[in-house]
Amino acid sequence: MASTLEEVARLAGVSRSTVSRVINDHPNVRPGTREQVWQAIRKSGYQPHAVARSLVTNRTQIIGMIIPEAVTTLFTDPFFPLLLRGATEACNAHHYQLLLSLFDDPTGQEEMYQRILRNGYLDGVIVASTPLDDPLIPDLLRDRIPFVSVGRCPNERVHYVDVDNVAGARMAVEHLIRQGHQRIATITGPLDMIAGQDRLEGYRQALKAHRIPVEEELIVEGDFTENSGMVAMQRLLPASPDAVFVASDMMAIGALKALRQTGRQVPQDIALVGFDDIPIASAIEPALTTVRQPIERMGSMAVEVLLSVLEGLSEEEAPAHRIILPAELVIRTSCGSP
Amino acid sequence: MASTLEEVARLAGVSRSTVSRVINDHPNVRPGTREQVWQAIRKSGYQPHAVARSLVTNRTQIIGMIIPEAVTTLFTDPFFPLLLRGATEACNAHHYQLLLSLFDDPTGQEEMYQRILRNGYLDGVIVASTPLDDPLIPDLLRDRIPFVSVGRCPNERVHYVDVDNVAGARMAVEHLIRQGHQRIATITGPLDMIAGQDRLEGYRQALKAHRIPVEEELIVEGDFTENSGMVAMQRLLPASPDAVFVASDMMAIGALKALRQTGRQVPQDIALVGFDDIPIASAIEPALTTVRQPIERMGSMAVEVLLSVLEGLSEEEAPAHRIILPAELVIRTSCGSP
DNA sequence: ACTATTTGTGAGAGCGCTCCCAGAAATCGG
DNA sequence: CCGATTTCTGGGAGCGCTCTCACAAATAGT
Repeated sequence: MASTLEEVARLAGVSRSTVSRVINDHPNVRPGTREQVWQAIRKSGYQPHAVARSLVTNRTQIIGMIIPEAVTTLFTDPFFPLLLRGATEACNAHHYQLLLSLFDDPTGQEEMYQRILRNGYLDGVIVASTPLDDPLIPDLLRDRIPFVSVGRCPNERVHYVDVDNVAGARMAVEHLIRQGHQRIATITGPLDMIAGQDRLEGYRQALKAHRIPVEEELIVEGDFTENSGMVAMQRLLPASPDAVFVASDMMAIGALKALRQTGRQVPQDIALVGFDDIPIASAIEPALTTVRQPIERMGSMAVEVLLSVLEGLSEEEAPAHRIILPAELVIRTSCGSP
Repeated sequence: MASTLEEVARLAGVSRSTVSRVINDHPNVRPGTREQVWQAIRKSGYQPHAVARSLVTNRTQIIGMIIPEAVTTLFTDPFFPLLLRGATEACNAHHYQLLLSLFDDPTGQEEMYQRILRNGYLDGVIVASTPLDDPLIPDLLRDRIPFVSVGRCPNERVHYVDVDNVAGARMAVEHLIRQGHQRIATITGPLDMIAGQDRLEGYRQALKAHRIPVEEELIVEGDFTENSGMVAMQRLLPASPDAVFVASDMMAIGALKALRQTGRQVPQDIALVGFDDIPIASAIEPALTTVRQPIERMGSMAVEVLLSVLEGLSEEEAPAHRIILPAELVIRTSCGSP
C-alpha cells in the first residue's frame, strides 16, 4: 500500500517525476515505461494525495454552494434539494466536488465568509438566491472569488443563471385573464429579492398588455412562506379579487387555507395560480395550477458556467454569462376551466 | 494584502514561526509580540492557507456526506434536506465543512469511491441510508476511513445514528389497534434496507403483543416512493384490510390515491398511518397520522459522533457509538377517531 | 558516420504551512 | 549578582506533489 509518488517510483524503478507524468497524462513518457508505472500504481493501490497536489496547482476541484441565511428556513421546500441535485450531477460529470455552506447565522456571517471563502479551499462558489442587500456578492467581487449566482443579479459583472420569472408570471396571469377573470390580485414574494420583483413585474406586464388597470390594493407582499401566504390572502379578501396569482406554491397553500377558513371554494369563488410546481402542488385539492421552473437544470447550468469561468480565469475580463431558462405553465384545476 | 505567513512575519518584524504560534494560539509568545503580530495580520488582511496547513496537519476540517444511488431519486422528499440542515449546523458550530456527494451512478461508483474517499480531502464521512448490500460500508471499514452511518447497521464496528424505527412502527400499529381495527395491513419499505426491516418488525411486534395473527397476505413491500405505495395498496385491497400501516408518508400518499380511485373513504372505510411526518402529511385531506422522526437531530448527531471519533482516532479501538433517537406518533385524522 | 534535433528522464526547488530543536532572553533562587 | 531554570524566538526540515531545467537517449538529417 504505497502512499506517495516516491514509493511508487521506487517500485517501478523510475523517478518521482516520471510517475507524476504518467498520472497526469503528460505525453513525454515512453510507452514501455508508462505501462511499468501503471502496474506499480495498480499493484500498490496508490492514490494521489489531493491536498498536496492542490498546494502546488492552486486548484482544489472543489466548488462551494452558498445558501444564505433567510432561505434556510425554507429548506423544506424542494427548491434547494433539486438545485443541489443538479449541481452535484454536473460536478460529478466534471470531477469536481461540491461543498455545502449554509450561512444561516447572520451574526457569524462575516467570520464564516472569511473562513470559508478566503481560506483557499474553494476554486469558486455558487450563490443561491441572495437578497439584494446581502453584502455577500459585493464581498465576492471585491475578493475576486469566481462565482455564479442562481438568481438574476443586476450588477453587470455578475454571472448568473435564472428562470424567466417575468415571463413565467406573465404567462400565469394571462392564463387567468383568458379564463375570464377580471379582478386579479397577487401575493408577491419578498420584494428585496429579484425573484419577488420579477414575478411582480410579470404580473404588471400581463395586466398592462390587456389594458387592465393595476390596483395597488390588489398587491400584497409575502415572503415565500406558507404562513405569509395565509396572512396575505386574509388582507386581500376585502378587495374581493376573483383570482390571485401567488408568487410561490408554498404561499398558495397558505392562501388556500385562508380561503377555506372563510368558506370560499377554489376555483369556483376564486381562482389561484402558484409558482414553482413543488410536489405538493399536484397532491392537494384542488390541484394547483402553477409555473414550473427547471430547477435541476439551473443547478447544473450554474456549475457549468462556473467551470467555464474558472477555465478562462487567466484571460482578460470576459462579459458576464447571463443565462435565463424558460418557465412553463402547468395547468391544473385551481384556476377554473373554460 | 499579505498572503503568506512569511510576509506577515516581515511586517511584524518577527519570524514565520512566531506568527504561526500566534495564529494557532500557542502559549509561548510574549503578550507584546502577540499584539504586534495580530496588528500585522489585521492590517494585511492575512488569511491562513488551509490547503498548506492541511498538507502538514493531515486534517482538512472537511467531512463528506455520502448519499448513495437508490436514494437520490427520492431527493424531493424532505428527509435529505433536513438531514443536511442538521449536519451543516453541527459542522458550522465546530468549524468543519460539509462536502456533499451523491453516488447516483452505480457504474461509476467504484471510481467515485476511489476519487472522493481516498484522495485525502475528507477527514471522515457520514453515510446516509445505504442499502444492506451496498459495498460502501465494507469498503470504508477496509480503508479505515472514519465514518458514521445514518441508519442502523448490524456490523458491530460501525458507528451509527438512527431513529427507533421498531418502536415507532409499533406505536403506530398499536394506535390502530386501540382504535378498534382488526385486519391491519402494512406496506413496508424496501426490505434490503434496515429501516424497511425495522418498521416491519415493529408492525409484527405490535400485532403479537395483542395476539393478532400476522397474515402474510396483509404485508406488501414497497420502495418508499409514492408510486410503489399506490401499487402496493392496489395489491392489498383484495385482502380487505380495515387499516394500513404504511412505512413512509410518500407511500401513504400513493396508497391514498389508490383508495380514492376505488371510491374508498379514509378513515371511514379504511384507516391509514404513515411514517416520517413530511410537510405534505399535514397538508393533505385527510391529514395523515404518522410517526415523526427527529431528522435534523439525526444529522447533527451524526456529525457530533463523527467528530468524536475523529478526536479519539489515535487511541485504541473504542466500542462503536450506537445512537437511537426516539420517534413520536403524530395523531391526525387519517386513522379515525374513537 | 557524426552532428542537429527531438524525445524521455531525473534532480531540485518550492507551494505555505507546522513542528522540532537549538539558542537567546527573561526570570528566579540563594 | 550569577548560575540554573524557564520562557520565548528563529531557523531548518519536511508534508507530497508539480514544474522547470539540465542532461541522457533516441531519432533525424546530411
